[in-house]
Amino acid sequence: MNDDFLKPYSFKENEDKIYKDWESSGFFNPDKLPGKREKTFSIVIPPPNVTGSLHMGHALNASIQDILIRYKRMKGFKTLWLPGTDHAGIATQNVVEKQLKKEGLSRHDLGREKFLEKVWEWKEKYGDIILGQLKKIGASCDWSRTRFTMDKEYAKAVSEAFGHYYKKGWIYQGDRIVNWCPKDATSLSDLELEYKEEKGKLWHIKYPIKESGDFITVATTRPETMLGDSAVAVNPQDERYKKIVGKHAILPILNREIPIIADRFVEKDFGTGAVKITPAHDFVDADMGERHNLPKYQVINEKGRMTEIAGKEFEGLKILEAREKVIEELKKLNLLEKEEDYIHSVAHCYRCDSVIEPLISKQWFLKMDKLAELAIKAVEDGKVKFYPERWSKIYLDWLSKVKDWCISRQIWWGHQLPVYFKQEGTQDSKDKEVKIYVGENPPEGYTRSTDVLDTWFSSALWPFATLGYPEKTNDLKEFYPTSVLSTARDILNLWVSRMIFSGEEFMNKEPFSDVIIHATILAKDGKRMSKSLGTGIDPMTLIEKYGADATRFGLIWQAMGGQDIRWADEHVLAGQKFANKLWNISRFIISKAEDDFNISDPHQIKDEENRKIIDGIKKLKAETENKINGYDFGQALHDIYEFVWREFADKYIEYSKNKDDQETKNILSYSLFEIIKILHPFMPFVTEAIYQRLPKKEKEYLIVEEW
RNA sequence: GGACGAUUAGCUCAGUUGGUUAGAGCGUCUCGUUUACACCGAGAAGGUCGCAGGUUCGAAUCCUGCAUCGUCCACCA
Repeated sequence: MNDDFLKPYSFKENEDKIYKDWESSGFFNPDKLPGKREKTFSIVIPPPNVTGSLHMGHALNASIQDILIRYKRMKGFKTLWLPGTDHAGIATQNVVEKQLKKEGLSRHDLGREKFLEKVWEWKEKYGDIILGQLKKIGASCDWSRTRFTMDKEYAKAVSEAFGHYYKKGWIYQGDRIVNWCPKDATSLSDLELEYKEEKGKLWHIKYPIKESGDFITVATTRPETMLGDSAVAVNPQDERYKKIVGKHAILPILNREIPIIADRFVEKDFGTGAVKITPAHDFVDADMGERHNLPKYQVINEKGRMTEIAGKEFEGLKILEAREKVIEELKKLNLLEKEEDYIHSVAHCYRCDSVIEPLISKQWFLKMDKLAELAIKAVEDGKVKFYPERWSKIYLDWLSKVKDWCISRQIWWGHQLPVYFKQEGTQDSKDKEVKIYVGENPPEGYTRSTDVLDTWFSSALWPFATLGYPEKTNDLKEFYPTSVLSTARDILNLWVSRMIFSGEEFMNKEPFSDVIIHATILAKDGKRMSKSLGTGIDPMTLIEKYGADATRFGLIWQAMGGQDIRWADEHVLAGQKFANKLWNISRFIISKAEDDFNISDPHQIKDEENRKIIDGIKKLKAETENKINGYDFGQALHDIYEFVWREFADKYIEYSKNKDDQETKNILSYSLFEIIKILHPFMPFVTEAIYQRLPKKEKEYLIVEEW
C-alpha cells in the first residue's frame, strides 16, 4: 500500500493539491473536456459582491451548483459553470468610503477619478479573495471565463441594453418622488429599502379653518413636513368632515392657505381621519397630489436639510432639528392638540441604514408594464419553474404590482449612463434647452451624465452579457439559455425577475428554465447571521477546521427541501467522519483485493449477499440521480450516507471478511468504484483522492469518469 | 395589515399518498482494542410529534381555530 494511504484521512494534505491538479487538467473548461459531448449544461454563478468575503449562503449555493455541474460532467454533458463577481455599486462604494474614513478622508477629498481608482484597487483585491474562496470550496468553475460586471465587454452590453430600451421609449427621465438616501446622496429603488419597526410619536396638530374659524386636527409622525403641506384630506364618506370639504385650512407657522379635499385613500379610522398632504415628501401624498393637482413644496433637500421654501427660520436645519422646532412653535401657538407614542415602520437604506427621505428628484426610469408582462408570462407558461414551487407566487405577486424602475443613482461607482447632454442657449436665458444624446459616440460639445445605473440593471443581463452579448458569440450560441439558476430568496425580485424579462427582451428566450431557491442559513437563534452581533460563521473557518468536503457535507446535509437552516457545526463534523470512513473503506478494499482489484461490472453473481449489495448500489445510484434531478440534494446525501455506512460498511464489508474468492473481490472493487462516483459531486476531494489511489483506473481524474 | 414557512429526542433536523415498536446526525451512558476505520464497533437511555377541537377503525401526517417564532410583501399618515 502507498505510504500516503494512511489513516486518518487528511484533507489538508489532499484538497489544495487535488484542486490544482484539476485546474491544470483543463477539465473545468467545456472546450477541453474529453469525448464527444453533444448536450450542454450551463450555469452562471450568482456573482458575489466584491465587498468582502463569502458567507455561508455563498458556500451552500456554490456546493449546490457544483453538485449539478460535477454530476452532469460525469454524465457526459458539455458543462460550463461560469464564475464572476458583481461591482455592487452602493455597497462597494460604501466599504471603500469607510476605509477612507479611517484615514480621515472622504470621497470628495479625492475626487471622482481618484476615488474610482481606489475602488478598482479594492475590487482587484477582494475579487481575487472571493474567487480563491470558491476554489477552496471545490467549485469547478471555468476560471478562463471569469467575468466582472464592469468589464469593458460587459459595459458594452449594458450600454447596448440601455440604448435598446431608450429607442423603444421605455426609458424616460422625470421629476418624481423617489426614495432618497441622504447619506449616500442617491436615489434608491423600492427594493433597496429595509423597513424597520421604530418607536415614534404621533402628533395631533390643529389647523385653523379659514371660513369658520374652527379647527381641523391632523395626525402625523413627521410634523416638519407640514411646512410643505399643500392640502388637508379626509375620506369622502366621513360624516364628520363632509361640511368642510372644499373649504380652506390655514397652515400654521407659514400661514399658507391650503384646500381641504376629499380622497378615498384616507382612512377614516386612523388618527383623526384627517391627514396633511405633502406631495413632495411622501409617496401616498404625491399620488394624491397628482389626482388633485396640488402644488409641490420641496422643504427638504438632498442633503437632508430644510430648504428655503420651509421658511427662513428653518432653512438649513437638519430634519430632526426642524421637527423639534416645529413642535416648539406649535406649542407656542397652542395648536398642538396631543402627542402620543406610536410604533411604525420606517424605511432605511439597505446599504448604509440611514432613514430614507422621500423627495422629488430628476431621475431615469424604466417602464415596467411590458417587461413585467414578459416575466409573468415566462413563469405562467411554465417556461421558468421555481424549486420549491411556492416561490413563484412571491415572484408573480411582486411583478403584478411593480412600478416603474428608478434606474439612476447619484453615486460614483458603477456604469455611467450612456447619456450625454448639451445645454442650448445661455445659462440664464429662460428658453434654455437641454439636448440629449443616448449612445456610444456623442457629437462634439456634449457632456456625459454623471449618474450611474442601479447595479441590478447590469446584473439583470448576467446570463447573456457574460457569454458575449451583444456580439453573437459561439458561447452564446452554445450555452444560452443556461440550464439552472440557483440563488438565495432575498434577490428573487431584485435579480431573478429582472434577468427573466431581460432574457426575454434581448434574447427572446428565458435565461434558464429552472430556478432553485436554496435554504437560508440562520444562526442558532433562528435569526439571520449578523456580523455586528457576532453570530456569523465564516465558511473558510469551517474548511480550515474540517475540510471542504466536510463543510459541503454539513451544508447539504442540513439543506433539506429548501427549508431554513439553523446552523449547527456538528453536521460538518459528521461529514469529516464520513470522509474518513470512506477513506478507510477504500484502504480495506484495496488491500484486500490486491492484484485482483477489478472495477468491471460483475455479471452472473453467484453469492446471494454479493447479489444483494450490487442491487443496493444500483438502486442507490438510480435514486441519487432522481434526487439530483429533482434538486433534492439533502435527501440524496442522507440516502448515500445511510447506505454506505450502514449497508455497505457495517454489513457487507463485515460479511466479506470471511471470503477470499475472486467474485467477492470484484464486488468490493466495483462497489467502491461506484460509491466514489456517486459521492463525487457531493464530496469531490476525498473521492478524487481515493480514485487516484485505485490500483486500476481508466481516466486521469474522477471528475471525467463516466457516471 | 397581507402572504408564506416553521413548531417532532438535550441540540440541529428527517418523516413520501394517514396504517403495526416515530427516525438520523451530534451529545449522553454501558461494553469492546476481532489485522479498514476509536473521526470505530456492539448496545442503551431519551419524544403525551406547539395547544384545543374535529374527520377516521386508525393522525406527527387531513380539516378548523389558537399560540409562539421567522421571512417576505404593503401608500394608515
